[in-house]
Amino acid sequence: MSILSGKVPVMSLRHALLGLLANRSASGYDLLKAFETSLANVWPATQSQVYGELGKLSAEGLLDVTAEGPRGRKEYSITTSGRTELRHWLVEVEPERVRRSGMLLRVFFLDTLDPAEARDYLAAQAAAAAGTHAGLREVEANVEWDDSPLSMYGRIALEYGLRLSQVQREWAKWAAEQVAPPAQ
Amino acid sequence: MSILSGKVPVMSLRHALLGLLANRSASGYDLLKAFETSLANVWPATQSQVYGELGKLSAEGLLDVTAEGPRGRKEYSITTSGRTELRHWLVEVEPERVRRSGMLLRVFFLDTLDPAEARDYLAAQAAAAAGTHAGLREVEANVEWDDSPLSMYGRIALEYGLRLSQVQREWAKWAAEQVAPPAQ
DNA sequence: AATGGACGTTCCTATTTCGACATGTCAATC
DNA sequence: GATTGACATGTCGAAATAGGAACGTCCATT
Repeated sequence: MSILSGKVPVMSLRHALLGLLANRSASGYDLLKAFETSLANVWPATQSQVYGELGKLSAEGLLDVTAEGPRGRKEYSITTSGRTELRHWLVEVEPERVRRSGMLLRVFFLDTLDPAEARDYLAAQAAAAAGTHAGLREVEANVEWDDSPLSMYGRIALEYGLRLSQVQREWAKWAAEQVAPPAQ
Repeated sequence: MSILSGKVPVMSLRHALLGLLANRSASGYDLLKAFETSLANVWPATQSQVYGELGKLSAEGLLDVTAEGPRGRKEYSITTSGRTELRHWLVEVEPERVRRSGMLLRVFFLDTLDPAEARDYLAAQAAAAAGTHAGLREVEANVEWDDSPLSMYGRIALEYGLRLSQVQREWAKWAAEQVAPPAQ
């Protein structure tokens, strides 16, 4: 597919669907649930996107409809070329780096505030990051981990979130002190 | 404006423009250059967006056209209500957290690869993050910092990038070791 | 038997973003 | 005087995103 068509879509929704279907076959509805739960904080998607993309993917031969169940349920399965495309994306396509940061955009314009306000803002950010970190710790404590690959990669993804929120908290705290000495 | 209209746009392009114009008046073209250079890695925007948004902002009274120069150049200046809106956004509107991460999406599907491949992928990510870090160090060394607020907030933003790439590198390295013991 | 809720798909509109195209002015240089 | 390149704005269409309306099926409970 990436050979046939001229423009390769950077969009990752299709690859998210391929990745989910690589583990087990599912209906659009099932996949939608996955986007609402496990993928909600990684790659959100809406109905229109999921059902639309499933249609395109099966038209391109990356998916097959392998069963039709009750209520018009269509069960999608990944095809060999679907697996090839997934693997290609995973290993060979370089991830586009994150380009937008609302937080940094704000930092750019903190110079329009006076230092005390800027310090307060940054302190609030540090507190927010600490809250995120605590939330993730709670998730970590409550999930039942086992020895499956899914658990392992879940732990690895969670660890990323933990480290990220930690560094945000430390940075915001440091930045607040740079801007103005802490209020006594 | 945020009082009058029912729905508050989350979009930050307008606030980026207000922030730039809070420091000095400029034309659309000038602002476009700012988006191509200093804001390129924080909040990218295209012509169509910039010119379109400038029109809306001045229609809403957040900006004024204070001068018309050669070649149809229009110089925009921020108004009092523009400053109010900027301040509101900076201080009171909570930043929407980052929701999408192509990197984490990939991690979710690394279980479709065998461990050795997954380890190699993560090692490549660690190397890429190290490269980013080195690039930022170079920027840090070459910029001429002074005592202006602009310099201070620039340093703070840069520090965020440095810490972020550092934590990405360390995490990817750690993750690779979790997935499979390092090859000798 | 009726009803409510989960299941399941399709279609619709609106907004944001991107990239490209179109148009034109001004200054310098060849 | 013609060409080039920086300056400067405007418009268009395609794609991605977001959210919801509409429709129907199956099942369990009342």
